Amino acid sequence: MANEIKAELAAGKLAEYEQLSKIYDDIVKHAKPRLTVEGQGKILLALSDEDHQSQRELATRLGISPQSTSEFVYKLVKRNLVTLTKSPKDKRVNLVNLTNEGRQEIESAAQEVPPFLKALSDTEMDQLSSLLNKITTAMYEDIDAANPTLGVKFHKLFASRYLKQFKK
Amino acid sequence: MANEIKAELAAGKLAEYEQLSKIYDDIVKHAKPRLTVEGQGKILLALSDEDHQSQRELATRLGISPQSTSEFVYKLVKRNLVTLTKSPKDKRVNLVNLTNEGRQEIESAAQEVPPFLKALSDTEMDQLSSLLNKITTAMYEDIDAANPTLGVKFHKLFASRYLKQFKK
DNA sequence: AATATATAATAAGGGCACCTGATTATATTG
DNA sequence: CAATATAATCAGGTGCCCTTATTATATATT
Repeated sequence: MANEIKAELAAGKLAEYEQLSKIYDDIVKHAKPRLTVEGQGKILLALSDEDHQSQRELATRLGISPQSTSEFVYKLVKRNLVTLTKSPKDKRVNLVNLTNEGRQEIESAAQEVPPFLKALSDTEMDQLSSLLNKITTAMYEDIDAANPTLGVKFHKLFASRYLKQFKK
Repeated sequence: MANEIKAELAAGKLAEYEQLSKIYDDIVKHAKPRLTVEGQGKILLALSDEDHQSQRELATRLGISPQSTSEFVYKLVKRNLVTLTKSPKDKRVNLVNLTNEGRQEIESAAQEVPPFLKALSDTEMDQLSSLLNKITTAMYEDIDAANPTLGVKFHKLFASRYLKQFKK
């Protein structure tokens, strides 16, 4: 079937892109490294969307265990990017707050346009956005079906990032 | 500038896709997990392209340290996916060889079309392949400029994967 | 109020992908 | 043959994650 081959080709290209992008940042140095959407970076991202969340909230929202969340928060505290304050309402909970440095960190690492995207024309840029949008929408649906508490949160988290760019 | 905004949007969507795909496999279970293109998976992939390479060759080709290579190979040996044989020409070198299980592992984990791609029509599939092709080509150029010994090898490595699919 | 149970966070320990700095064989070369 | 280069390994470390206790603090039940 011709369409099966098309799909396999697209899947292969997508896999290739993913793999390449893993090594791209290592090898092709940027002035400012991209904000990593893992671990500590995830926490920062979530806080930039909504500050003063409890670790429990962060964990649930980001789909990582509370233990890992605690670890990342601890590391961020050491880097002076967040502070912890005990909630007065519930002495069990630690609220995680962005410091000015933390906010700056997010700002300075704001999504830059990677150099390799310059290879596309305006029209192609539009096409790519639209295709990726269909793909991510489908992914959110699958993720949501598998774990209803997660998908929407992520969407919101990412959406807030583009919005910030448009405001400027 | 309008085109700058288009580029930022595309960059954001790409980042979103990357992040989502990281958690997709965890949450949306597949019968067969995708062959991971990291660590042990990288080694297998390189061997499927060309068997009986020395660890040194693998390390250079994959852009990872010889020490890490040794570690991954060791783990693959424990999983019976590769064997080590001393080169008769140079007793220092260990040749890494795929076992039948190893070959099967690669085969069975061959790139399946992820469910979320089904959201695209044939035409869109073509568009996506073509766009990604432009992007990866640009990435290879950047990578090659930064580290001339690496890019082409990677390209060959990935290219061999699609080709296999077309043969069927 | 007193006990039982639920919940937030931490501690402890483990796995995987990498890395750097020795160290040990084995080659090659002057 | 001594000096140097090279393949691989050992030891130890970082970052991202996880699971299984354990410790406080809350809330519910009797």
